Amino acid sequence: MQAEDEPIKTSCTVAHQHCKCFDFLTDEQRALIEKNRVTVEFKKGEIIAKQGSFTSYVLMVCEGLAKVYFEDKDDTLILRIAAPGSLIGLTSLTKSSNVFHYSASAYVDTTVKLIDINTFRQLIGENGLFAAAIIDILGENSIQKNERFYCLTHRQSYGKLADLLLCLAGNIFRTQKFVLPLTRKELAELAGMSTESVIRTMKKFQDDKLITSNGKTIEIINPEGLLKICELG
Amino acid sequence: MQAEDEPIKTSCTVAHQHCKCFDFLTDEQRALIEKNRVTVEFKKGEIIAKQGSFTSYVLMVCEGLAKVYFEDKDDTLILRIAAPGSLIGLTSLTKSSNVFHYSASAYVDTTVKLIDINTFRQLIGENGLFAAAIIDILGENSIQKNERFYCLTHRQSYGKLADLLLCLAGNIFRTQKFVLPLTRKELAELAGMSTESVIRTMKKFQDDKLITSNGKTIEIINPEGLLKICELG
DNA sequence: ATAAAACCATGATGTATGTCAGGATTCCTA
DNA sequence: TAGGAATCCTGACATACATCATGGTTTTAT
Repeated sequence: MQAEDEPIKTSCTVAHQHCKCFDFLTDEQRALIEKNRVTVEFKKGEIIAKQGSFTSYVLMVCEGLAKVYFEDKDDTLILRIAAPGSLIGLTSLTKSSNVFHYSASAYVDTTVKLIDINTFRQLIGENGLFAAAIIDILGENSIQKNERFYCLTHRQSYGKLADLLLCLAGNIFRTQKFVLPLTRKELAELAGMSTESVIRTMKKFQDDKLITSNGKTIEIINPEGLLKICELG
Repeated sequence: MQAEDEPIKTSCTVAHQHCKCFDFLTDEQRALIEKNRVTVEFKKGEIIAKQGSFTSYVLMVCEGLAKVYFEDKDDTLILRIAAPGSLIGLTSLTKSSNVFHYSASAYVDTTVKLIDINTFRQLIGENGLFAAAIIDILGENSIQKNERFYCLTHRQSYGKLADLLLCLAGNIFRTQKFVLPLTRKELAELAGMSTESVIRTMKKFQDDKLITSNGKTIEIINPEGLLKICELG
């Protein structure tokens, strides 16, 4: 039985919350950001950012849930789920190639702030603490991606799905029982397996009393068991 | 027939050269770095950095070739190859958790500069251009990791190995014919497949006149063909 | 309200690739 | 320079998982 603020440690699929970088701004700097940002609401399924397109802003998810994914040919790889507090587009801060290197779309209705990229760059230049915070965020993202990378390449389906479920419970919904706004197909994309395998494996987890699932409502009743499955591969 | 300075574009496995961040330092700042760094030589196979251990420096590869890898249980995932110019340990700049989040070891005899991490932090704080350059590097690493991630999860063995070979030729050795300091087992680790599969696939590539390979010497004779294999999966 | 589309579910089948076993070659060391 | 270890290579075998097919259910849209 873990506390809500101390989620289970898994390889994890999702971004942590990190708006803390803005805490290091002065009042004027914060005002500058406020002046150079707009808030946009995206409907479920809408594309928030498109890989390859020019970008003039960094995105911050305020409400909702977004999928950040890499596209190549007709196939896609989900890089992470962006929950409220996540920044999207930090990899496009490079002056030389200001295009999005991945796409993002809304899993559910999602509110996003678009912050002017040049303002962002300016603040990095003039506020060392802010810059350091951004570097922290990039570092955290990198570490998390390594873990997810490991998970998807070294585990087999049971482990991948167990990891994903623990992650959703621990980091996104922050409770053991939640209504999943994702389809099995989307779970499959996240876990890097086929939709059918997800369904079969979910069934297995139910038979083994690790979870219950009626439709979209999922409850994790044996997190330790799931964790063990993660660790065994 | 591509120019040496314009390597083939692949998902790639290796880090690009990027020392450019130091170009933005003032003479005093550069002197400060010089004063707070040591140079260390590692023999082939030696561990340069160990995941989980405390770190007080950022590493820069000067000569040689290093493997950057993530460890979990007995299994490992290679994150990238660090060629001269690569920085290792940027993800440990966070004040809160100054441990290495991955290990590094020397593929061949390798010279590394250890730069004091607090000096590094100080320079990020006081030199916005330097900070921006570090953010660029982290961003580039992230983009590259996405591509490699995609490659390893979405392609099958032929595509993965073809990609790796093009990468080694294009980005590490920068020539179509090179003496590979890696074993088949190490190639397998890099491509995320079994040693036997690497050997079999290499044989297939030879039969198809895509490469030649006597022992450690490998020549890519049909890069376009290999690239096509990458793209087809 | 009803049609269409998407989603969920389950069984049958195929295949890519890992694993195991064995032998040949190369590399290292004492 | 010999003996042992690591590496390289090949074949046989096993299997996890994707794919395909089909039908039932839910959601969406008009």
